[in-house]
Amino acid sequence: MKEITSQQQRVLDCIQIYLKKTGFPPTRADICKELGFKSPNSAETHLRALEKKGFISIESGTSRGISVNDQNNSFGRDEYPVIGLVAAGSPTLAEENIERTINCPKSFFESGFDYFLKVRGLSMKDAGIMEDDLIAVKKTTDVKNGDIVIARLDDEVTVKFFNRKSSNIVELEPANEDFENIVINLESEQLHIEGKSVGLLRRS
Amino acid sequence: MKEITSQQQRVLDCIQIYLKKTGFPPTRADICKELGFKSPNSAETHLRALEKKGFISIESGTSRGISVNDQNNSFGRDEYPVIGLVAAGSPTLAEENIERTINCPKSFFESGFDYFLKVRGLSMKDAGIMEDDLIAVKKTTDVKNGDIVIARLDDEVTVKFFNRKSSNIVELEPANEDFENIVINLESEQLHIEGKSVGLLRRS
DNA sequence: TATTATACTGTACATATATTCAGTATTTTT
DNA sequence: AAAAATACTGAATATATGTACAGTATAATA
Repeated sequence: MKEITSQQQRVLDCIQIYLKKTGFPPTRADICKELGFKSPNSAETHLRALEKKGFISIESGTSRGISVNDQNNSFGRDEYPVIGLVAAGSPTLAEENIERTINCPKSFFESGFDYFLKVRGLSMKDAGIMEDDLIAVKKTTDVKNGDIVIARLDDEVTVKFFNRKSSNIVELEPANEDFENIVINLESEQLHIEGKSVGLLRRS
Repeated sequence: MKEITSQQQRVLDCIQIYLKKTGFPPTRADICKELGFKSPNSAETHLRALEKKGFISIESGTSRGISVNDQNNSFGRDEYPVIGLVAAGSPTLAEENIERTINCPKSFFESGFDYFLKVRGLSMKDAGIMEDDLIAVKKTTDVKNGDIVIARLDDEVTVKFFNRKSSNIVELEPANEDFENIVINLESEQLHIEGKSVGLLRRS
């Protein structure tokens, strides 16, 4: 994705605002009116540039045939990615890790959230977290004792209760007596907090 | 809001599917093509009827100037009531039982659903259902063995696994070894199935 | 230095599109 | 029984709209 210019950004914003307000995309003339251009060709060339850079798609010969490409749509942005909890590697938002997306109101989970994490295994079953449940994850390192965190040790990612024992000792506690606590000495081991759980979604 | 006819529903569906697919509303001709009409006026009259009944808005003189009114947008959201699971009494949708409402996409839980039931107690904890969880309930009496059902015996409402042992015997099974199965002989006792669980929502 | 991209104005035109009018027929409401 | 709503076909048309062409000018890139 190439870089967008400030004028092209204005046009992209204009399209999204128009869409939100009316429910359908603007014409070239509409864009001119909104942004003060005096020729429809001004809008046209910006649209072609935005299309070339991948921000929008244009259906040729079609009135109002503009659609904003999802990954650049900051307004109707309530598609949240579902990321599989893989044994190894950080749960990144890279496209290859996204199983699918879920349309969900932004304010659905109290503190806001960034993605859904699909749970593997039963290490948190006594906390009511079952296999294939979707945990709403907020990306943050600001966690308190008792929070359910998404933690990474080297390349292994797990979901556990967070418990800081002292300034250097952190325990990651499962909610299943078949599993054991993970004790981490921060002086000798690296612990990455990817985020914390702010909710859960199960669809049966 | 007046009642919608089946043909008008088809047109409304067509608009929403077209919108989802392309990002912009269809023309009269597009609707004709999709639904097999041979005159653009067929689409026009349906659109006018849908507008008159409040399902859509039409911007006059504007190409593709159709917008689906939010409250009728099945791809949009709706307010769903949250009902407290009280020990006694049927979980009715009467106003006094509604704790609050949650704004949630209609299609959020696969089979569709009618309300959220707030869970009391831990009788289903091994099924990952904890106190204060919200179960998405679909009102139906069509339940299968293994379904999590909202059942009523006299005035007592519980959430349990459904298990029909024979034509007259139904067992309601908790998911917690501290609780015992409830065996019901349909000849001597009345069992009301209020609905079944189609999902779960937890907000922490 | 030549080329390409950006950023416009202004005119023109083919066609995409909404919309009206004229019919026909069935069903529902008053 | 009359009126209104539903559910279409088919043709006609004014206009809304995309898009090409002719310019001008500046900044970025090769």
